[in-house]
Amino acid sequence: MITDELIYKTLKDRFGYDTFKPGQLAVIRSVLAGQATLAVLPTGTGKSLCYQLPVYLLGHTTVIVSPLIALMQDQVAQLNYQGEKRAVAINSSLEPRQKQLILGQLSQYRFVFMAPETISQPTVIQALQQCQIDLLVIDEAHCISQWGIDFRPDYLVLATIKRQLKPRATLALTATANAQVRHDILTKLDMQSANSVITSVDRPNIYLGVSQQVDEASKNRFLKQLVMESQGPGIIYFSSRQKTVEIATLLQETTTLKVAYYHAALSTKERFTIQQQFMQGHLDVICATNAFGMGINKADIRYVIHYHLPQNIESYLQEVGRAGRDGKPAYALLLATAQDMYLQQALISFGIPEVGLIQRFYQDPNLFKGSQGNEFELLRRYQQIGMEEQAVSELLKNRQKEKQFALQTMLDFLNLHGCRRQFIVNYFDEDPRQIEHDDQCCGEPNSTAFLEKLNLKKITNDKAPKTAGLDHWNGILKQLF
DNA sequence: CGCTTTTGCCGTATGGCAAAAGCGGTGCCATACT
Repeated sequence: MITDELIYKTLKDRFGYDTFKPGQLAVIRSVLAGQATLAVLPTGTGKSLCYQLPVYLLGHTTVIVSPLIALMQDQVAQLNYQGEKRAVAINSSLEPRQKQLILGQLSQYRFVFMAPETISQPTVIQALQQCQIDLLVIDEAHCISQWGIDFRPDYLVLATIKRQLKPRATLALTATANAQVRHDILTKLDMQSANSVITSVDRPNIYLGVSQQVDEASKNRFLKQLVMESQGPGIIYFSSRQKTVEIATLLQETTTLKVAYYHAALSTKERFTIQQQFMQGHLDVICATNAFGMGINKADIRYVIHYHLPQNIESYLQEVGRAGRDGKPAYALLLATAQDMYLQQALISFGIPEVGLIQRFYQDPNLFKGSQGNEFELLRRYQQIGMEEQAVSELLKNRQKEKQFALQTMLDFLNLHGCRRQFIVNYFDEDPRQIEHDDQCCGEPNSTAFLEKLNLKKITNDKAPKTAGLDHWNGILKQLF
């Protein structure tokens, strides 16, 4: 029996803290009791502690399923920094021989990180079956719902893998999941009887703004004015790679700000460099697609601007939630024109195979052997995991309907008359009456005046600092003499 | 899905018009080739 006393002692000894953040203790108790657990905790509140601490009280191997190689490597580096050497990430950056070696002595590790595509490999499962698995963690579990069907189908076989590994407990972790997504996660992981620990998604220090613009030219003008007058750093999100380049170039050429762009077509090296520069404070603005963000734990991001409509409320909140992690004021602004919905509309079916293609593929997969693109990779993988044509068609058809519905909800948010914060908490099944609406919480700004109200206006060089500095020195001189 | 850009046609000077093509996001893995 593990007592709370022992839990707190471990917290102090291993992590140096005296108290838990909201939700953490409940999750840890549940996991230690061997319960399947779903934890929805806001970003930046120490989700990783929820599995790291139990590992030290359980003593065998914990497997963490993570969506990105960069995330795994961050976590391993963080554990190493904490003095934990028994942590390893298994992914394609390893030499085949190294991988074999690690798999052969897997039980020596306490933390094993890998992507769903890795954990579903037969050799990996065999190696894991030789270990006692205390805990199976699904990090960023909303990926099951967001990516599982039309992007990374290996997220759908995690339930099967869980059955093969027989972990003492399973823990699904995410920052944003409404009732439907939570249901989806629990069903697809076959853990319907799980304990759910859910904290509020509300982030009171982030102003939520929507600004309607007549066309792209006026959007660009307002955007430029915003980034010039705002305290930074900030992120601008786009739904097009080309636009990230275009606007980053515009800002580089017409302002003195340090600007970079980021999207999935850049090389791993370029992506790494830009991310590092941003994290270390060498950039004012980053123009990015949704490729940028997961694992970005930068506390002082002052704004997140959406140049295009996000694909759904979850993505919007995930992206917005990267601002103001330090608890200081920050703002989110969605710039919108009437045409923006067509881009999202198009993306709903982009890269998803049509019924005709699914049919032809299942009749003779060899016809598409060299074909590249998400459609084909998706179909090949579905066939490998033994899904029938009919089931795949159904799944993809329903997925597109869901996406369509989610876009409609995003449009409802865009055209809302009323408190945007109340809309958001209501969407996540919380009581909207907990929000007291005022002009600091949300609005429809069409000038940069709101920045002053929020205390987010940039302090310009020719004003405050120098005078303030002199006054400061004069004060010290007076005290001295 | 709908807006923007390119192509094709006419037929031989300099565009004009309609049809067609292009755009438009997210990442693991493995294996075969250079």
